[in-house]
Amino acid sequence: MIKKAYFIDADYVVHKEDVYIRLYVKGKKLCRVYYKYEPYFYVDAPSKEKETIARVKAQTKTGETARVDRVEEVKKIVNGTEKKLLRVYCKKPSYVPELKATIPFNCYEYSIPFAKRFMFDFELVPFSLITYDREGKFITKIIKQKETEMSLSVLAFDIETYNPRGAPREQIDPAIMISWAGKTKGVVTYKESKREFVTKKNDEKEMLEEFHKVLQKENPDVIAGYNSANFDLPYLEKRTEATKAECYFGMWPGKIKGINKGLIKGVKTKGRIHVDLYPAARFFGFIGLVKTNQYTLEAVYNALTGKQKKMVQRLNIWEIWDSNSIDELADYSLMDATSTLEIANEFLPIFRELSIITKMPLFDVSLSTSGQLVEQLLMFNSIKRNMIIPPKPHAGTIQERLSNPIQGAYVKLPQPGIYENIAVMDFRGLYPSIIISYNISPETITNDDENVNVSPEGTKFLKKPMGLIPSVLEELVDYRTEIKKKLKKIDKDSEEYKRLYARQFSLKILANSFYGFSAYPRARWYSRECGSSTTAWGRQHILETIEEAGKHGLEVLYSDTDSVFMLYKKKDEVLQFMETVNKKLPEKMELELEAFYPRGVFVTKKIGGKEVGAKKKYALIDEEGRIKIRGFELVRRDWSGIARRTQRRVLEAILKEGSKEKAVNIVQEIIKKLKEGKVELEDLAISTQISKPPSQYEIKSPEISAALKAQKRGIEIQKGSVIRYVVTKNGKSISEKAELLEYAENYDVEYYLNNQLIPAVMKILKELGYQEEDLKVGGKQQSLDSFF
DNA sequence: TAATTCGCTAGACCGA
DNA sequence: TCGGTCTAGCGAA
Repeated sequence: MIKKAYFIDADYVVHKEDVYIRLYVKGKKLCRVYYKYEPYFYVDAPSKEKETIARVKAQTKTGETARVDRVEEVKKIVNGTEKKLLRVYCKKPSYVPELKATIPFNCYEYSIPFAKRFMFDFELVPFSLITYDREGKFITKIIKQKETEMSLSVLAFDIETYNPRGAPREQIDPAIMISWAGKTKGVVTYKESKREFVTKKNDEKEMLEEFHKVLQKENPDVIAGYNSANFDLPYLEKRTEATKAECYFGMWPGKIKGINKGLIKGVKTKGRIHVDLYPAARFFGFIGLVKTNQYTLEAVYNALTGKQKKMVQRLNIWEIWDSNSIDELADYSLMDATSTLEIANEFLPIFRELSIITKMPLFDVSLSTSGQLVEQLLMFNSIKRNMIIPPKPHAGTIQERLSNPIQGAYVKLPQPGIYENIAVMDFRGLYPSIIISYNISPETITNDDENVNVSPEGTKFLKKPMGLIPSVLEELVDYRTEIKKKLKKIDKDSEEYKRLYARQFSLKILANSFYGFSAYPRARWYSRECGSSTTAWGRQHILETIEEAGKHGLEVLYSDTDSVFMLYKKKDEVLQFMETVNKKLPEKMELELEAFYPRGVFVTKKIGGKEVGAKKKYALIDEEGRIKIRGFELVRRDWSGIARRTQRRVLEAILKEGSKEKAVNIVQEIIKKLKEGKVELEDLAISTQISKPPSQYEIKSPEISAALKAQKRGIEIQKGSVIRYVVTKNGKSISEKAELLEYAENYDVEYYLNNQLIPAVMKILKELGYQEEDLKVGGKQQSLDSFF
């Protein structure tokens, strides 16, 4: 029977002596179909060994005998050269590593997860429509597939728990409320509420069963929560067991399954894609899509939508519950679910596109890092081109690579000051365009002298044929260019625009990760030569550009990696200069004008008592009055809000209005407020993320000290937590004075003046002629002391 | 078992 | 009390 359905995901099952790939496909509804498939790997041995290898046996840890099933001779491309290899088949995926360990020859592709191997071999694309021949539950043939427009339905949810002891205990403390937002939205609980969106049940068990009913009725493709892999889903599962409720979260009955991918925890439900938006937010924070100092639901929602979300004190939830007037709690809970849905609506389209481009199921994508996405994309394309996938490096190799890092980009030392008329230009996609232009790939490295690109460091790369990495990268870059052209013609509010926008964004994420991946010590495609040649060519191009500017009589103020800042008198001379540069560049490379800036500030830093220009720190204002700020304290989350905001206002006063007086007035006003104790503690909080558990630090920094004090109060603080602390009056050193925001009762005026506000604003005021001495009593210039 | 290197800054720590 | 060194975090690209 010929069937058509969307392909969603695949895993495998072992049934008696056979292995079946289990495909999750969606026609009218989601179903599972099975395809018999055999595991295999490659052995680099001469043909005459075929018979010997066919007889290889190995004992598995469970006492089974792993046997080679059959051996085929195949031709594969190994490191750029075609080679005869033996393809060795066996019955079960678990036999592969055992057999590999027993065979006394070099082996390849023995650590590719079996379901992935299947998807690679059939070039299956998630969310594409596949046609297959089916007998009962079994697929006999996969006929064809095409990429289509399967859209995803989403249900976001959130739970509230009874927590008289702070953190709720899943064995004892019940869940008290579940809210959801999808096609419908609502709250289910078991106390009386006047809110019309609340469904009241009799107890926790009935509440769980009601939520289950909602899930079955809406039947979303995706369920999304915030921190739901760590908290909500495991908690609900435990409560389901405790109350013996009839409740599950997937399409079919069954327990949730914890998945550890790297250090990220995921939870799988049977036949529904569960996406935890918390690690997703971290990923998008890393990419630069989400800019926030914290990764709480509120902060991420705020950063993403610009809307403010009200919070309820988590500590008080149980009190509200006991008070019996739960209306407000229901409001908050519903708001959590709806804002989770909004976040999902931002993230999922990008995950969906990443999934289609990398051919990795959405669930896996949602738990992947950019390195894993690139690796997956290269693995897929490697197989498609009949190339052997390089093995993962061993621990020793990784160590060696780690201890031998490559040289990076060039950064020019700026001359500090306030400037007028700055032109900024940059190389569009510098590293990707270099990799493509010079055909930088591990297998194109050669000793030949003809038809090669020689890097500034002397590594030679064949000009032809195109290597795996440059060719995959070029596909991404060209595809993105094509989409961006299309986007210009489409209505910005249309569904198609949103989808294509997400696609070009995904392509950008991937393209930008290639260089990093080739210099990543754990990468299968790591190559020191490729990584360092890429940056070497980058340095060469930028230095040549700076030199060329000099020839054109343009003074270069600053340059970082792929950008050049220069002073100009006429815009024409800048455009002419760019034309000269672009004529000499390889086809894929281009120097683009970023913008003309009427005014800009570069500041100083101190080094060994001397003052020099600071790199990676500047502010510019463009012709529309938009300000671009890089590196200043005000963009850093580990500075207090008051210092950051004041620094911004000072910069704006100077850039927008060119007014010293206004800048000084702003500082005066804030100093007064600080001294009068009128600044909100929230505004004084400093956020720092800790990478280890607090007890494991050698040095007691303020954030660690605050965290340790909070732990004594019974607060749980894990590694990865963002500590928000305030420097109070109580103690001697800064560390001693530090307290978590929620426990701080006062603030240390001196600290906030001398260690936050003044250093931040002086960075800029210095450029206006104010000196460090002016801060001290008796300074001879207009004394800033008068208002300090 | 989380893509890269370059660069700035703080506060603790340590010895004079 | 000072100045140098080190640890740690975060941002630019």
